[in-house]
Amino acid sequence: MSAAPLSLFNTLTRRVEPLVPLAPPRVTLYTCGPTVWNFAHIGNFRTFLFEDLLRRWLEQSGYDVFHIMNLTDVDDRTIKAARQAGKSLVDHTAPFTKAFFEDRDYLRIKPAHVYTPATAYMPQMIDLVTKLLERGVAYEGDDGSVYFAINRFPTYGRLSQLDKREIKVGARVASDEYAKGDPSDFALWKKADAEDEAVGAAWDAPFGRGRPGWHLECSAMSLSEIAKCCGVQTLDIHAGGIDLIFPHHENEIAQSEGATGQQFARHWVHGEFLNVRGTKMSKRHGNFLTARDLREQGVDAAAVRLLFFQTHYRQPVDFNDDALAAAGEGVRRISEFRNRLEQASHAKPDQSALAELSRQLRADMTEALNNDLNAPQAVATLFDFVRAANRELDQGSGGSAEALAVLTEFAARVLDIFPTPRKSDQALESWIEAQVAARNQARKSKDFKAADAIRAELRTKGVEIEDTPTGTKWRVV
RNA sequence: GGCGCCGUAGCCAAGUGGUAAGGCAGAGGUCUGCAAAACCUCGAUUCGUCGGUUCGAUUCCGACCGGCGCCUCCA
Repeated sequence: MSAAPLSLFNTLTRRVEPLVPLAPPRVTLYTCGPTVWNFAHIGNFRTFLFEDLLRRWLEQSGYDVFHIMNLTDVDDRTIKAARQAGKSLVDHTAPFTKAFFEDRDYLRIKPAHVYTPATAYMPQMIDLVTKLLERGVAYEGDDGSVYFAINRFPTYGRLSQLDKREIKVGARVASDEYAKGDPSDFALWKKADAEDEAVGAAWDAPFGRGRPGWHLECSAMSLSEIAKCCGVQTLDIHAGGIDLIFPHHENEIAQSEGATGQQFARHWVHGEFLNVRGTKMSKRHGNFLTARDLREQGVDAAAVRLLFFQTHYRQPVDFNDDALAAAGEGVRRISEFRNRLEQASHAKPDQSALAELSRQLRADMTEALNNDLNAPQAVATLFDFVRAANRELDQGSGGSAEALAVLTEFAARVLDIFPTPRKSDQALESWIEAQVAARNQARKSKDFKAADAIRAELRTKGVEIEDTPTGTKWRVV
């Protein structure tokens, strides 16, 4: 592996900084996953897709990535949703967990090495709370819940620059206010109430029967997993959506460092939102689409991936059908180029102009992605390459194994934006072949009227015809 | 109110203190029986507005206008 050249914006310092893993080539990566109270929407998946690109680029760069993703299966929303559905917590969340994995696969997001559902880590969470109580940074409130005392953690607020903030006048005051020492203290462990018990969301603990606060799980699970795998207490990268900076990640830092005395995560990276006409996509606004909605509409995951990668992860991206269709066209073009390259002759590869373009592409893509994961820049150089290489092929240049290799490396392995292969349909295909043969008969006898009629009919079936010097090609659109 | 983000061609969207990537759409051309695909050519004298700094700003600073996000359980 070459020297680590990847730089990423670090929310902790608000600067783009070189990634410096604790023990290269290993990189521990923790990404905040979905709350499985419902289907995740594509705004959620935008974050997961940016994390997927990060993961893939790290691996392509030679790092040995250990990727952990949590599944929040016990919190206010899951409990409420389970209650409304008249189910137990596990009965309610299990199908949504399954759905999340299906959607992940549809969008070609590489599975994490470990998925950690909160309910499966109860002992670790209880241990963490115990440790925080022992260290005196947590206390039991008058209401029987356990809170983190932020005044015992001097650097609290560093990530979100809280010291520069003022709390909004008249801001919402929690109902548990009276129980806490400081209004900003947050719950580590919430005393079980009747609703929690009703859905089976309550566990026994030395400090009382209850359930974990939302933030607790990420600290307990990430620390537990990296201790198990790597014997460390510090994550190399912690990633998530920008909305998690405060309070979620701030609180994770407090809990984790309060317990270990070690830095929790060296590099914090956050992705921007997916918007719809300028407004954040969310369940609350009702302006959301799920991955399965797209799949049912026949949208190729490759188009979604390209669309998202054409905007930098730290910029908001606006989602609409036109943009998605445009990305679909881009995917088609790159795909046609690959087909063409595969069919080209690869004689005298090293001297060809194509080989030179390929080396240039590799250098440009690498530079772009190393620069704070600038995927839009990387995609731009890819299209530059496609055009220049097509020009070479038009001029009768030979192909290049190098070109295919670099295309596979970046467009397939890193970006993964080639169209999903269609399921073959023997009956349809032989019918199309017969039509194409009939049309070519007609063309041969200069009966262009008949030939055009066949082409028109094929087009109504979504089949596009392309006459080339080496024969007629067709494709289903 | 505090903190933060954004405003670049019809649409999506990079980027830089030295004069604007890329994609989609559109127009013309090469090729083709005609198409399609591919390629070639064409588009912002200009980067929300107004000031300031500078030899020079879209890029830095300030104000303003417009849009958005977070501010205790939202990716």
